[in-house]
Amino acid sequence: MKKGKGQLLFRNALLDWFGANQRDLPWRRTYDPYHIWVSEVMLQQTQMERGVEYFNRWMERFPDIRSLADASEQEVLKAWEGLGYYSRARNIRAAADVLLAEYGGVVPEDYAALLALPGIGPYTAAAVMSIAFNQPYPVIDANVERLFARIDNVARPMKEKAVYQNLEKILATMLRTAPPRDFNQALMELGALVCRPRNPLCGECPLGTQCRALAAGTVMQRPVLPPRKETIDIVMACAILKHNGKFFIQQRRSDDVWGGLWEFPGGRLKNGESAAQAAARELYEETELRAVNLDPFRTVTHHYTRYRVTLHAFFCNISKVPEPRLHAATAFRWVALDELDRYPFPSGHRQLIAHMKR
DNA sequence: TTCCAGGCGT
DNA sequence: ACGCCTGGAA
Repeated sequence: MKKGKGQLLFRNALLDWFGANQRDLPWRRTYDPYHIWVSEVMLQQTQMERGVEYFNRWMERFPDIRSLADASEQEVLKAWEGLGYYSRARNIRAAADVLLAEYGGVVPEDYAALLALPGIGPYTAAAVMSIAFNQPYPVIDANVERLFARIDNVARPMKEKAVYQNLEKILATMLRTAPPRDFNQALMELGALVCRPRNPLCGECPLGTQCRALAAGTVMQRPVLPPRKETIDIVMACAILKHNGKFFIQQRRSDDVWGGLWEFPGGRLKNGESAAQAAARELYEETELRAVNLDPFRTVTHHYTRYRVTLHAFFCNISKVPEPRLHAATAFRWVALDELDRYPFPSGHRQLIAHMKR
Protein backbone atom coordinates (compact mmCIF):
# COMPACT_ATOMS: atom_id res chain seq x y z
CA MET A 1 0.00 0.00 0.00
CA LYS A 2 1.10 3.52 -0.76
CA LYS A 3 2.02 5.74 2.13
CA GLY A 4 0.48 9.09 2.97
CA LYS A 5 -2.43 9.93 0.71
CA GLY A 6 -3.15 6.30 -0.16
CA GLN A 7 -3.50 5.41 3.49
CA LEU A 8 -5.81 8.34 4.08
CA LEU A 9 -8.07 7.28 1.21
CA PHE A 10 -8.03 3.74 2.48
CA ARG A 11 -8.99 4.71 6.02
CA ASN A 12 -11.75 7.12 5.01
CA ALA A 13 -13.34 4.68 2.57
CA LEU A 14 -13.15 1.93 5.18
CA LEU A 15 -14.67 4.00 7.99
CA ASP A 16 -17.45 5.32 5.76
CA TRP A 17 -18.30 1.80 4.73
CA PHE A 18 -18.33 0.60 8.35
CA GLY A 19 -20.55 3.47 9.44
CA ALA A 20 -23.13 2.46 6.86
CA ASN A 21 -22.81 -1.32 6.92
CA GLN A 22 -21.82 -2.58 10.36
CA ARG A 23 -24.01 -5.29 11.78
CA ASP A 24 -26.05 -4.74 14.90
CA LEU A 25 -24.37 -7.21 17.27
CA PRO A 26 -25.10 -7.65 20.98
CA TRP A 27 -21.61 -6.69 22.17
CA ARG A 28 -21.71 -3.51 20.09
CA ARG A 29 -24.56 -2.20 22.23
CA THR A 30 -22.33 -1.33 25.19
CA TYR A 31 -18.71 -2.16 24.36
CA ASP A 32 -18.42 -3.51 27.90
CA PRO A 33 -14.89 -5.01 28.23
CA TYR A 34 -16.23 -8.30 29.61
CA HIS A 35 -18.62 -8.59 26.65
CA ILE A 36 -15.87 -7.77 24.16
CA TRP A 37 -13.52 -10.32 25.71
CA VAL A 38 -16.06 -13.17 25.70
CA SER A 39 -17.32 -12.36 22.21
CA GLU A 40 -13.79 -12.21 20.79
CA VAL A 41 -12.90 -15.63 22.21
CA MET A 42 -16.20 -17.16 21.04
CA LEU A 43 -15.98 -15.60 17.60
CA GLN A 44 -12.47 -16.92 17.02
CA GLN A 45 -13.96 -20.28 16.31
CA THR A 46 -17.61 -19.79 15.52
CA GLN A 47 -19.66 -18.42 12.68
CA MET A 48 -21.46 -15.22 13.54
CA GLU A 49 -25.00 -16.52 13.74
CA ARG A 50 -24.23 -19.38 16.10
CA GLY A 51 -21.85 -17.15 18.01
CA VAL A 52 -24.62 -14.66 18.79
CA GLU A 53 -26.83 -17.43 20.20
CA TYR A 54 -24.05 -18.73 22.44
CA PHE A 55 -23.10 -15.19 23.49
CA ASN A 56 -26.63 -14.26 24.52
CA ARG A 57 -27.08 -17.48 26.49
CA TRP A 58 -23.69 -16.96 28.11
CA MET A 59 -24.48 -13.41 29.23
CA GLU A 60 -27.82 -14.49 30.60
CA ARG A 61 -26.14 -17.21 32.64
CA PHE A 62 -22.91 -15.32 33.50
CA PRO A 63 -23.82 -11.62 33.32
CA ASP A 64 -20.60 -10.42 34.94
CA ILE A 65 -17.15 -11.56 36.00
CA ARG A 66 -18.23 -12.41 39.52
CA SER A 67 -21.01 -14.74 38.41
CA LEU A 68 -18.51 -16.45 36.11
CA ALA A 69 -15.96 -16.87 38.89
CA ASP A 70 -18.70 -18.25 41.16
CA ALA A 71 -19.75 -20.85 38.58
CA SER A 72 -18.34 -24.37 38.50
CA GLU A 73 -16.18 -25.48 35.61
CA GLN A 74 -18.96 -27.92 34.71
CA GLU A 75 -21.49 -25.11 34.31
CA VAL A 76 -19.05 -23.20 32.13
CA LEU A 77 -18.33 -26.24 29.96
CA LYS A 78 -22.06 -26.88 29.61
CA ALA A 79 -22.55 -23.33 28.34
CA TRP A 80 -19.68 -23.91 25.87
CA GLU A 81 -20.87 -27.38 24.77
CA GLY A 82 -20.84 -27.68 20.99
CA LEU A 83 -18.37 -24.84 20.39
CA GLY A 84 -15.28 -27.04 20.63
CA TYR A 85 -11.85 -25.96 21.85
CA TYR A 86 -12.99 -26.46 25.42
CA SER A 87 -9.75 -25.17 26.93
CA ARG A 88 -10.98 -21.72 25.95
CA ALA A 89 -13.99 -22.04 28.23
CA ARG A 90 -11.79 -23.30 31.06
CA ASN A 91 -9.39 -20.41 30.46
CA ILE A 92 -12.12 -17.76 30.54
CA ARG A 93 -13.32 -19.25 33.81
CA ALA A 94 -9.76 -19.28 35.23
CA ALA A 95 -9.14 -15.69 34.09
CA ALA A 96 -12.28 -14.58 35.93
CA ASP A 97 -10.70 -15.89 39.15
CA VAL A 98 -7.55 -13.86 38.50
CA LEU A 99 -9.54 -10.72 37.72
CA LEU A 100 -11.47 -11.08 40.95
CA ALA A 101 -8.37 -11.75 43.03
CA GLU A 102 -6.05 -9.15 41.52
CA TYR A 103 -8.13 -6.50 39.75
CA GLY A 104 -11.24 -6.14 41.87
CA GLY A 105 -13.34 -8.03 39.32
CA VAL A 106 -12.68 -5.48 36.60
CA VAL A 107 -11.08 -6.00 33.18
CA PRO A 108 -7.86 -3.91 33.34
CA GLU A 109 -7.16 -1.30 30.69
CA ASP A 110 -3.62 -2.61 30.32
CA TYR A 111 -2.29 -4.64 27.38
CA ALA A 112 0.39 -6.48 29.38
CA ALA A 113 -2.04 -7.37 32.16
CA LEU A 114 -4.55 -8.72 29.64
CA LEU A 115 -1.85 -10.71 27.86
CA ALA A 116 -0.92 -12.39 31.15
CA LEU A 117 -4.44 -13.79 31.65
CA PRO A 118 -5.15 -17.43 30.73
CA GLY A 119 -6.42 -17.79 27.17
CA ILE A 120 -5.63 -14.21 26.16
CA GLY A 121 -2.93 -13.87 23.51
CA PRO A 122 -1.81 -10.94 21.34
CA TYR A 123 -4.97 -10.86 19.26
CA THR A 124 -7.49 -10.89 22.11
CA ALA A 125 -5.48 -8.44 24.21
CA ALA A 126 -5.32 -5.99 21.28
CA ALA A 127 -9.00 -6.50 20.50
CA VAL A 128 -10.07 -5.68 24.07
CA MET A 129 -7.72 -2.68 24.26
CA SER A 130 -8.94 -1.22 20.98
CA ILE A 131 -12.62 -2.21 20.85
CA ALA A 132 -13.52 -1.90 24.53
CA PHE A 133 -11.13 0.89 25.53
CA ASN A 134 -10.60 2.62 22.16
CA GLN A 135 -6.81 2.43 22.50
CA PRO A 136 -4.54 2.29 19.42
CA TYR A 137 -3.50 -1.40 19.36
CA PRO A 138 -3.48 -3.12 15.94
CA VAL A 139 -5.57 -6.27 15.65
CA ILE A 140 -4.44 -8.84 13.14
CA ASP A 141 -6.83 -11.72 12.72
CA ALA A 142 -7.43 -13.88 9.66
CA ASN A 143 -9.85 -11.30 8.23
CA VAL A 144 -7.24 -8.55 8.42
CA GLU A 145 -4.53 -10.79 6.96
CA ARG A 146 -6.75 -11.74 4.05
CA LEU A 147 -7.79 -8.15 3.37
CA PHE A 148 -4.19 -6.93 3.17
CA ALA A 149 -3.00 -9.99 1.25
CA ARG A 150 -5.43 -8.87 -1.44
CA ILE A 151 -5.00 -5.09 -1.16
CA ASP A 152 -1.23 -5.49 -1.57
CA ASN A 153 -1.42 -8.68 -3.67
CA VAL A 154 1.01 -10.41 -1.32
CA ALA A 155 2.46 -13.55 -2.93
CA ARG A 156 3.92 -14.95 0.28
CA PRO A 157 2.23 -16.48 3.36
CA MET A 158 1.08 -13.71 5.70
CA LYS A 159 2.61 -15.47 8.70
CA GLU A 160 6.10 -14.87 7.33
CA LYS A 161 7.97 -12.60 9.68
CA ALA A 162 8.83 -9.78 7.28
CA VAL A 163 5.31 -9.78 5.79
CA TYR A 164 3.68 -9.77 9.20
CA GLN A 165 5.88 -7.00 10.58
CA ASN A 166 5.17 -4.85 7.56
CA LEU A 167 1.44 -5.25 8.19
CA GLU A 168 1.89 -4.33 11.86
CA LYS A 169 3.74 -1.21 10.78
CA ILE A 170 1.05 -0.12 8.33
CA LEU A 171 -1.68 -0.59 10.94
CA ALA A 172 0.26 1.23 13.65
CA THR A 173 0.74 4.18 11.31
CA MET A 174 -2.94 4.35 10.43
CA LEU A 175 -3.92 4.09 14.10
CA ARG A 176 -2.03 7.27 14.86
CA THR A 177 -4.93 9.18 13.35
CA ALA A 178 -7.80 6.69 12.97
CA PRO A 179 -10.29 5.94 15.77
CA PRO A 180 -9.10 2.54 17.05
CA ARG A 181 -12.47 1.03 17.96
CA ASP A 182 -14.10 1.73 14.63
CA PHE A 183 -11.01 1.24 12.50
CA ASN A 184 -10.18 -2.22 13.83
CA GLN A 185 -13.77 -3.40 13.75
CA ALA A 186 -14.16 -2.01 10.24
CA LEU A 187 -11.18 -4.03 8.96
CA MET A 188 -12.56 -7.26 10.41
CA GLU A 189 -16.14 -6.53 9.39
CA LEU A 190 -15.13 -5.81 5.79
CA GLY A 191 -13.10 -9.03 5.76
CA ALA A 192 -16.05 -11.01 7.08
CA LEU A 193 -18.80 -9.50 4.90
CA VAL A 194 -17.11 -8.43 1.63
CA CYS A 195 -13.52 -9.64 1.38
CA ARG A 196 -14.65 -13.18 2.20
CA PRO A 197 -12.47 -16.29 1.84
CA ARG A 198 -14.70 -17.71 -0.87
CA ASN A 199 -16.97 -15.70 -3.13
CA PRO A 200 -15.64 -12.25 -2.25
CA LEU A 201 -17.95 -9.38 -3.21
CA CYS A 202 -15.37 -7.27 -5.02
CA GLY A 203 -18.09 -5.32 -6.85
CA GLU A 204 -19.31 -3.94 -3.53
CA CYS A 205 -15.92 -3.32 -1.98
CA PRO A 206 -15.21 0.29 -0.94
CA LEU A 207 -11.49 -0.42 -1.42
CA GLY A 208 -11.82 -1.90 -4.90
CA THR A 209 -9.94 0.91 -6.60
CA GLN A 210 -6.97 0.35 -4.27
CA CYS A 211 -6.92 -3.45 -4.45
CA ARG A 212 -3.86 -4.78 -6.29
CA ALA A 213 -5.10 -8.34 -6.35
CA LEU A 214 -8.34 -7.22 -7.98
CA ALA A 215 -6.36 -5.33 -10.62
CA ALA A 216 -4.08 -8.33 -11.18
CA GLY A 217 -6.90 -10.90 -11.22
CA THR A 218 -5.38 -12.84 -8.33
CA VAL A 219 -8.05 -12.30 -5.68
CA MET A 220 -8.78 -16.02 -5.39
CA GLN A 221 -5.09 -16.83 -5.00
CA ARG A 222 -4.77 -14.48 -2.01
CA PRO A 223 -3.91 -15.03 0.71
CA VAL A 224 -1.32 -17.70 -0.06
CA LEU A 225 -2.22 -20.57 2.27
CA PRO A 226 0.09 -23.20 3.75
CA PRO A 227 -0.41 -26.72 2.36
CA ARG A 228 -3.22 -28.65 3.96
CA LYS A 229 -2.47 -31.65 6.12
CA GLU A 230 -3.78 -35.06 5.29
CA THR A 231 -6.96 -36.25 6.99
CA ILE A 232 -6.52 -39.46 8.96
CA ASP A 233 -9.40 -41.89 9.38
CA ILE A 234 -9.72 -43.61 12.71
CA VAL A 235 -12.33 -46.11 13.85
CA MET A 236 -13.56 -46.23 17.41
CA ALA A 237 -16.16 -48.11 19.43
CA CYS A 238 -17.93 -47.23 22.64
CA ALA A 239 -20.13 -49.04 25.16
CA ILE A 240 -23.42 -47.49 26.25
CA LEU A 241 -23.86 -49.42 29.45
CA LYS A 242 -27.36 -49.58 30.94
CA HIS A 243 -28.10 -50.89 34.42
CA ASN A 244 -31.26 -50.46 36.49
CA GLY A 245 -32.54 -47.92 33.97
CA LYS A 246 -29.47 -45.70 34.17
CA PHE A 247 -26.53 -45.13 31.85
CA PHE A 248 -22.84 -45.15 32.75
CA ILE A 249 -20.84 -42.04 31.85
CA GLN A 250 -17.35 -40.98 32.82
CA GLN A 251 -15.54 -37.65 32.85
CA ARG A 252 -12.41 -37.11 30.79
CA ARG A 253 -9.18 -35.86 32.31
CA SER A 254 -8.78 -32.11 32.07
CA ASP A 255 -5.43 -32.33 30.25
CA ASP A 256 -6.80 -34.61 27.53
CA VAL A 257 -8.82 -33.96 24.39
CA TRP A 258 -12.36 -32.90 25.43
CA GLY A 259 -10.96 -32.28 28.91
CA GLY A 260 -13.63 -32.18 31.60
CA LEU A 261 -16.36 -33.37 29.26
CA TRP A 262 -18.29 -36.61 29.76
CA GLU A 263 -18.46 -39.68 27.52
CA PHE A 264 -19.39 -43.31 27.15
CA PRO A 265 -16.30 -45.50 27.64
CA GLY A 266 -14.60 -46.50 24.42
CA GLY A 267 -11.53 -46.27 22.24
CA ARG A 268 -9.83 -47.22 18.99
CA LEU A 269 -10.13 -50.61 17.37
CA LYS A 270 -6.96 -52.68 17.40
CA ASN A 271 -5.72 -54.63 14.40
CA GLY A 272 -8.13 -57.40 13.42
CA GLU A 273 -10.56 -56.55 16.19
CA SER A 274 -14.28 -56.15 15.61
CA ALA A 275 -16.06 -53.01 16.81
CA ALA A 276 -18.00 -55.06 19.37
CA GLN A 277 -14.82 -56.62 20.71
CA ALA A 278 -13.23 -53.18 20.98
CA ALA A 279 -16.21 -51.76 22.86
CA ALA A 280 -16.10 -54.58 25.42
CA ARG A 281 -12.32 -54.45 25.75
CA GLU A 282 -12.21 -50.67 26.19
CA LEU A 283 -15.00 -50.80 28.74
CA TYR A 284 -13.05 -53.35 30.75
CA GLU A 285 -9.72 -51.56 30.42
CA GLU A 286 -11.18 -48.23 31.46
CA THR A 287 -13.63 -49.35 34.18
CA GLU A 288 -13.03 -53.05 34.96
CA LEU A 289 -16.69 -53.65 34.10
CA ARG A 290 -17.55 -56.74 31.99
CA ALA A 291 -20.06 -56.14 29.22
CA VAL A 292 -22.76 -58.68 28.35
CA ASN A 293 -25.54 -58.61 25.72
CA LEU A 294 -23.65 -56.31 23.32
CA ASP A 295 -26.16 -54.90 20.86
CA PRO A 296 -25.19 -52.65 17.92
CA PHE A 297 -26.88 -49.24 18.23
CA ARG A 298 -25.64 -46.50 15.89
CA THR A 299 -22.56 -45.38 14.01
CA VAL A 300 -21.79 -41.68 13.90
CA THR A 301 -18.91 -39.66 12.49
CA HIS A 302 -17.27 -36.52 13.73
CA HIS A 303 -14.00 -34.68 13.18
CA TYR A 304 -11.28 -33.22 15.30
CA THR A 305 -8.01 -31.68 14.27
CA ARG A 306 -7.07 -33.73 11.21
CA TYR A 307 -8.83 -36.91 12.27
CA ARG A 308 -12.11 -38.22 10.94
CA VAL A 309 -13.63 -40.49 13.56
CA THR A 310 -16.13 -43.22 12.81
CA LEU A 311 -17.67 -44.18 16.14
CA HIS A 312 -19.56 -47.47 16.53
CA ALA A 313 -21.79 -47.49 19.59
CA PHE A 314 -23.14 -50.58 21.35
CA PHE A 315 -25.73 -50.97 24.05
CA CYS A 316 -24.77 -53.46 26.71
CA ASN A 317 -25.43 -54.63 30.26
CA ILE A 318 -23.38 -55.98 33.10
CA SER A 319 -24.22 -59.14 35.01
CA LYS A 320 -22.97 -58.35 38.48
CA VAL A 321 -23.53 -55.38 40.76
CA PRO A 322 -21.20 -52.75 39.38
CA GLU A 323 -18.30 -51.16 41.19
CA PRO A 324 -16.20 -49.57 38.47
CA ARG A 325 -12.54 -48.79 38.90
CA LEU A 326 -11.54 -45.94 36.64
CA HIS A 327 -8.35 -46.03 34.58
CA ALA A 328 -9.05 -43.40 31.91
CA ALA A 329 -11.35 -40.95 33.66
CA THR A 330 -11.60 -38.83 36.78
CA ALA A 331 -15.21 -39.51 37.76
CA PHE A 332 -18.26 -41.55 36.80
CA ARG A 333 -22.04 -41.30 37.17
CA TRP A 334 -25.07 -43.46 36.59
CA VAL A 335 -27.56 -41.18 34.86
CA ALA A 336 -31.14 -41.52 33.60
CA LEU A 337 -31.78 -40.69 29.93
CA ASP A 338 -33.57 -37.45 30.80
CA GLU A 339 -30.68 -36.29 32.96
CA LEU A 340 -27.94 -36.72 30.35
CA ASP A 341 -28.61 -33.20 29.10
CA ARG A 342 -27.11 -31.76 32.24
CA TYR A 343 -23.62 -32.94 31.30
CA PRO A 344 -21.38 -31.58 28.52
CA PHE A 345 -20.46 -34.21 25.88
CA PRO A 346 -18.26 -34.13 22.77
CA SER A 347 -20.08 -33.89 19.46
CA GLY A 348 -20.09 -37.61 18.59
CA HIS A 349 -21.50 -38.63 21.94
CA ARG A 350 -24.12 -35.90 21.80
CA GLN A 351 -25.23 -37.30 18.46
CA LEU A 352 -25.65 -40.69 20.09
CA ILE A 353 -27.70 -39.24 22.94
CA ALA A 354 -29.96 -37.47 20.45
CA HIS A 355 -30.60 -40.83 18.76
CA MET A 356 -31.24 -42.52 22.12
CA LYS A 357 -34.02 -40.03 22.87
CA ARG A 358 -35.94 -40.64 19.64
C1' DT B 1 -18.97 -36.19 0.71
C1' DT B 2 -15.21 -33.15 1.15
C1' DC B 3 -13.42 -28.87 2.51
C1' DC B 4 -12.86 -25.05 5.43
C1' DA B 5 -11.90 -21.59 9.19
C1' DG B 6 -8.69 -19.92 13.23
C1' DG B 7 -6.00 -17.79 18.01
C1' DC B 8 -3.77 -19.80 21.95
C1' DG B 9 -0.95 -23.10 24.59
C1' DT B 10 2.66 -26.18 24.60
C1' DA C 1 5.49 -26.45 14.60
C1' DC C 2 1.54 -28.65 15.97
C1' DG C 3 -2.90 -29.87 18.36
C1' DC C 4 -7.32 -28.31 19.60
C1' DC C 5 -12.89 -28.76 17.73
C1' DT C 6 -17.20 -28.10 15.16
C1' DG C 7 -21.06 -27.11 11.83
C1' DG C 8 -21.92 -25.31 7.66
C1' DA C 9 -20.48 -24.16 2.81
C1' DA C 10 -19.17 -25.97 -1.54
